[in-house]
Amino acid sequence: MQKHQTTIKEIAKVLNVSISTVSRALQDDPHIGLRTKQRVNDLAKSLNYKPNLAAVFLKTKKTLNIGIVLPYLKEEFFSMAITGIEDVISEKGYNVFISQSRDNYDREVKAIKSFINSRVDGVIVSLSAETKNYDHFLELEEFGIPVVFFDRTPVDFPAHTVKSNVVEGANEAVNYLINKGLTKIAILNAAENLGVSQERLQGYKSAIQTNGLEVQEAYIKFTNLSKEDTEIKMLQLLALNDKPQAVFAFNDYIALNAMQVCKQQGFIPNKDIYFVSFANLPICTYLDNPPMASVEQFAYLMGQKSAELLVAAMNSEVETLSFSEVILDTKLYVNGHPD
Amino acid sequence: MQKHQTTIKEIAKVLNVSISTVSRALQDDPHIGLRTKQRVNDLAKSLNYKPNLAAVFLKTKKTLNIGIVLPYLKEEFFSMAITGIEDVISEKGYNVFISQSRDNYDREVKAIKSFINSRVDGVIVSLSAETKNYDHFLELEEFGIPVVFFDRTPVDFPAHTVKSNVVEGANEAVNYLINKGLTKIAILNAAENLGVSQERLQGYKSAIQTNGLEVQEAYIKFTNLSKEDTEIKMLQLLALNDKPQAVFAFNDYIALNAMQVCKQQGFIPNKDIYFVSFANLPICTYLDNPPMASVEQFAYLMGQKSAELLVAAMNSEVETLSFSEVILDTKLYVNGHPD
DNA sequence: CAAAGCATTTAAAACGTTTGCATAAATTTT
DNA sequence: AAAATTTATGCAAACGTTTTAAATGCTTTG
Repeated sequence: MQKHQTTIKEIAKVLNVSISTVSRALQDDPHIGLRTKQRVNDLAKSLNYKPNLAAVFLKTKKTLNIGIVLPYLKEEFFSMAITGIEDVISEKGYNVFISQSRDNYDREVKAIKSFINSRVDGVIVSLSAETKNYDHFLELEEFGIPVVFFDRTPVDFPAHTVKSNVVEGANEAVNYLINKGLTKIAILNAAENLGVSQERLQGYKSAIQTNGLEVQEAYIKFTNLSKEDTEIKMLQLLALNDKPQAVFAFNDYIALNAMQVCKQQGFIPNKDIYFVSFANLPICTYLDNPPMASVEQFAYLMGQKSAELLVAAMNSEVETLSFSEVILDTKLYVNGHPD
Repeated sequence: MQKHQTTIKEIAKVLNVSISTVSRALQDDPHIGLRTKQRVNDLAKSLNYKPNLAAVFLKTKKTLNIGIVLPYLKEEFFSMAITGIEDVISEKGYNVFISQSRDNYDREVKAIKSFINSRVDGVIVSLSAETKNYDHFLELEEFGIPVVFFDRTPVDFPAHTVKSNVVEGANEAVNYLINKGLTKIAILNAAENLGVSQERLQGYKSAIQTNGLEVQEAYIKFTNLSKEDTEIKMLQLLALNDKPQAVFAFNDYIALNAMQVCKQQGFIPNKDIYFVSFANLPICTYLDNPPMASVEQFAYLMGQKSAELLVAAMNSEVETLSFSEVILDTKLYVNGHPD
């Protein structure tokens, strides 16, 4: 199967110069004569020479590869973030390994281990919903591989992070409902191990309390983000004697699942029960009846920022003891438009 | 930044054995004594030894990496296919580079070149909408890197391919409309350079003619798949004196865009104008008014099959002169359920 | 015209593995 | 007890690069 692949050794032999001369000529080293450079480059091109990156790595210790682990590619938020990452990272010459955790801790760990084996130069992560233990990231650290977390960032674990101002966004979203005169507002949140869940809850509570309302424990629900669990929790909300008038959902997908349950139960979403959520996905523009408001998180930008942070970390010679935290502003979109 | 990384050399020194013994012990070579194996493995574990895959590659010529290029991660069809690929390929120990062409020829070429530089063991591709020239794939061949195309496969270019039976699927979809009593049926297709476009057209025409109807050139439109172009073409259809009663769209996204245009023009989709399409995306289950029928393509399965084909090609010692073609059956789903 | 300076080029080691071949030690066979 | 066999280990080359230090051949200079 393996076809012949040109090496600098061969080029050297044909041109009757040394290997080092060829290597330097290809790197445009100023010590090499113009004429030699010309001949080397011409021959390299005509023999379709491509440097063997593995060999290069062995010397330079740089693979020019990075790894990304995130929950689901199919979620538009994540695929947009990847595009942002790709745009900045590939411009710097890096390639991208991508792995989906599908919100499963073991899969996340496996992905990280395999990134270590491949000696990626850096890793970008958005945590699985199950992840409570961060040992696999400590291992990355042991290998000197920098990590940047985005959106789903770890709790009580110092690291480079890029996230949006979730507390503020949640606050705005819930305030929007309150300003509409609604008082009975539920939250359909993700599990507490995710920092972004805690922050949503915090924003939710603060909006409620600031407006002189009372936080009702019965209105606070957690889902593991699976469709099934989301349905169960939404049904529980609908079964309450004092049904909520509105639901603040963890993200658009959760909102959509919840709205579906409502419909099945004979309630009309955004009429009988209002929905607001996080993410503001483009796909929602195709919906006749999307969540009435959603907190835009600027996924593409988040990807870009993460990649920039990673590039900086990869290029820093010294061990970084301090970590960067980038917090992006959110924006509430109502019916697909800025509020 | 770079931390210390254990090598077999170090293990050898500590244990006072040769490098080759360590290497063999780690590979569980039967020639190595049990006691030695034990000691080597124990020390390797305690020093957190991870083989340097680049060095391994230099010897073995296998990177255990594959590359995937496809149009858009955000399209559920593709992300599902990736999941299928991932499931079979990662089980064999491979890692996956992913690159989006975003339906841009240049980006596709760049991705392939960078895969060559990384010496991936194989590549899986779904073509960009712009691609008419296949030279970059010839180059892969020159390096002995096998390629498998799925769904968007090249025309007049011998290669391993995995696709669904598009002609048959298109035929079924259009037949469905005709059986509903509709006679004026338009097609909103992708450009002709994609084989899957030609096949949709073929199925469309055959359904029309088989039913004794006439193919109207005015009802045949091509879009470059961008939202803008799709809108233009749909408007053209709506502007016809003899407006179509139904539209057969290239895929669900095109259908959604077209339906949006209809709404803007005051037509109610699936009432004033019926829509059918290809892909049957899960996301459509959230729509109040999705395309009334869609041809399920079994993206996950397609990904699996592609990966299996690639694995076989990568493991075959001999240069394959014959190419495999896998054709999967489609299934028409009406309102999200098998017809 | 020898010494110095400069522009170019080369030799060789190194990166971390794998592997064919040789060797040594232990065991079995005659 | 020597020979043959088996079992366990080591040597060294090789994979395709990069890079340090040294060498070569010129030209210039005092």
